[in-house]
Amino acid sequence: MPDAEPDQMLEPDRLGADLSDAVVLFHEAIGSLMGLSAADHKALGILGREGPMSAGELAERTSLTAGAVTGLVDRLERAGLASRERDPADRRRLVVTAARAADPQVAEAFAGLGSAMAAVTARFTPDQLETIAEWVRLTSAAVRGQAAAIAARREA
Amino acid sequence: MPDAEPDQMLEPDRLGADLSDAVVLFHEAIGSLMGLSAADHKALGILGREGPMSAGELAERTSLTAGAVTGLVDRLERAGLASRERDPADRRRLVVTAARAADPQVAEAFAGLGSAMAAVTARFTPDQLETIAEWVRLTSAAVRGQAAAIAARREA
DNA sequence: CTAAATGATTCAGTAGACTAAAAGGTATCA
DNA sequence: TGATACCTTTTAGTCTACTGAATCATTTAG
Repeated sequence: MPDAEPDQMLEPDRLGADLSDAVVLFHEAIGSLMGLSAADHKALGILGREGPMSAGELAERTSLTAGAVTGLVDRLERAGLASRERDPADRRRLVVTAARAADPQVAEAFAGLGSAMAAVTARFTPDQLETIAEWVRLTSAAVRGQAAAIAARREA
Repeated sequence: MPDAEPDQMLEPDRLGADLSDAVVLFHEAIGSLMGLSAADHKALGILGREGPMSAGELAERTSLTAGAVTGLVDRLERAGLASRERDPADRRRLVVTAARAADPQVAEAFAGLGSAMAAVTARFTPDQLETIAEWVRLTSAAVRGQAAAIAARREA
């Protein structure tokens, strides 16, 4: 739905929308390959981005209740995508850690993406790559900022 | 989970992963702003990408049964995100069309992203923008290709 | 004009994930 | 040590979206 008005949008914005669609498609494909619901995939993403955390923290980050998180971690663990360990310092607490994809199909999918990206990278000079990196940094920050703004507005 | 091995990955790949996360976050934020489940959001994305289609085609594209699609379109229509019309040529058929976001909050969110992106674009020369556009085109194609490869393998 | 086929909807039943609340260990503090 | 607080799990019940089958409306074929 990011394709606005007629066809008069700035090229870079249209390109952004196209890339965004592609990213979402890839995530969906990976999710279905892993046999994960979107909610589980999201939780796994949080674990991957922010590192191991307790079940309580995960509950807070996902806006789920404690009971729901138990079931969530059950499913991730059964799929071999996360591990559950007791915190040695405080044995009431649980440390949930995202596991590196065990499924060879998933690993292969990421490897495929990695080499495809390497081929793309090879087509640019170091100077150009620096420019691209700068754009990606700025765009990423902008998108993240907008997502945060939406979330903040939503809470009001 | 795209962060591989230690920290020795090529910078552009890490940046890609970061951007990918940001995009997913934004989509999630928009989805929750619209009050849509992930499945509904996905269906809406298909409608947006591929244009209006009959309920049966939508069922095929989403891998849902006909009955489920009726409920899906009910929800989208109630939320003002899609419209239902009978096909004038064959009045048994239904044409489902994605509507431009009616909710002012959603429109505002997209507008916010648009101006943030415009600010990013303003920081580069036309030459640089051409390089960036080329990278985005190639990356988008690569990611799309990988997603298709996964989907194809999945069907085997 | 009737019979068969097609597209969408309705209905009954089911499954999965969620919440709220009670329960089970574990830690902290007096 | 005993009482209390904390973190996770379990349990019971609910809700939502799904499937498969029956139904209604419309079109096509004979």
